[in-house]
Amino acid sequence: MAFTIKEASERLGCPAHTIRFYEKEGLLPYIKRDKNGNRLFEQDHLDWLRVMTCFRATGMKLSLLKEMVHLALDGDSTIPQRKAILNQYKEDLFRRQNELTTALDAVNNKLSIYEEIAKGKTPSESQLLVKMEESERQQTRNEGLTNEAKNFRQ
Amino acid sequence: MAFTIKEASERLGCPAHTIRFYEKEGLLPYIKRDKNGNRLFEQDHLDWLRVMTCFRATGMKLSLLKEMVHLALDGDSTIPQRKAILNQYKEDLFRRQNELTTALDAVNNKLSIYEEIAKGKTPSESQLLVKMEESERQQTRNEGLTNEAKNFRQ
DNA sequence: TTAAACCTTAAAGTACACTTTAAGGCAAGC
DNA sequence: GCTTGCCTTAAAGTGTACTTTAAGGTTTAA
Repeated sequence: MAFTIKEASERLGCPAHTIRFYEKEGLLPYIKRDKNGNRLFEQDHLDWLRVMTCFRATGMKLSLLKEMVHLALDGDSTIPQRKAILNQYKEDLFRRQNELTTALDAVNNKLSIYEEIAKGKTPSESQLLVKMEESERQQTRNEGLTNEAKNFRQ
Repeated sequence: MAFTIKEASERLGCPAHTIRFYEKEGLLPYIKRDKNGNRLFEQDHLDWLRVMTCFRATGMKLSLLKEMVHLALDGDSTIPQRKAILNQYKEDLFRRQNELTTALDAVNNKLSIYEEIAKGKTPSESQLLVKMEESERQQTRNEGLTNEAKNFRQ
């Protein structure tokens, strides 16, 4: 069973132009054509496209995907190199997981500071964006400023 | 206590030029200068820079950071909007977490297929990159080809 | 006093990954 | 036969986020 580029595009949720671009870049070898030169995608191509989309969404560069394809085309002797690439990428993924956790903590922290402000409490930590708000509040209220807040007045 | 741009850069592991760029973009308000016009960073600026770096590393766009700064400068009345932005961003972070998990599964799957090939077993799933290798192996061995493998011969 | 090591600015350049445009071929339905 | 909708290509354009360059000012140590 072969798919047209439109069918591939719909199945993957990926623009047809992007698929063509990937093929031109050598990321998608062995695509056959019908008698009019239209691309025919096999299930394996869709599978590999889906893997590439997944890797791209998580930060793998096209150049690295390209390298993996070229290595694969060079045969089994390159499996050690491909394993090394994937293990390195795995490290990247773990690092990104940590970054996401850190970011989630920071977001939750900011959200809880907003809650405290809503309740009229002063947050314990000093943070620029909160300071800017305080500065703004104090300007409009025409009240006195702390020395710290003055840092952000002008 | 104030820091020079070099000290800020070293503490954050972020190029000085990037910090200047952020200030020019309005992401870092209220930076004071010494008598020679050199920037002086307070701890709050470093804190906010660190938050921005953290958010940037996890996919927040500069335009959205800019929007948050502008909202913060507009005072407490914009807290609902800022909460909405952060909650939306939190959704993004969860989505990214899922993408990372999916990618890790895919990497581990590929690695285990390499193991199977190393052991001489044929992997159960058909995958393009493995096919390309098989095609290569069969070409060099001058053996017969399966119909499927022929899809990737030319 | 002069060289090194900082700092400043504006503007141009780069990297990456698409994305759009332009020009055109083929096939089906009215 | 002609419009619609699909497909093709090459090439140019876009968006994002830096990054580099160029030109120059100030401070410090030799």
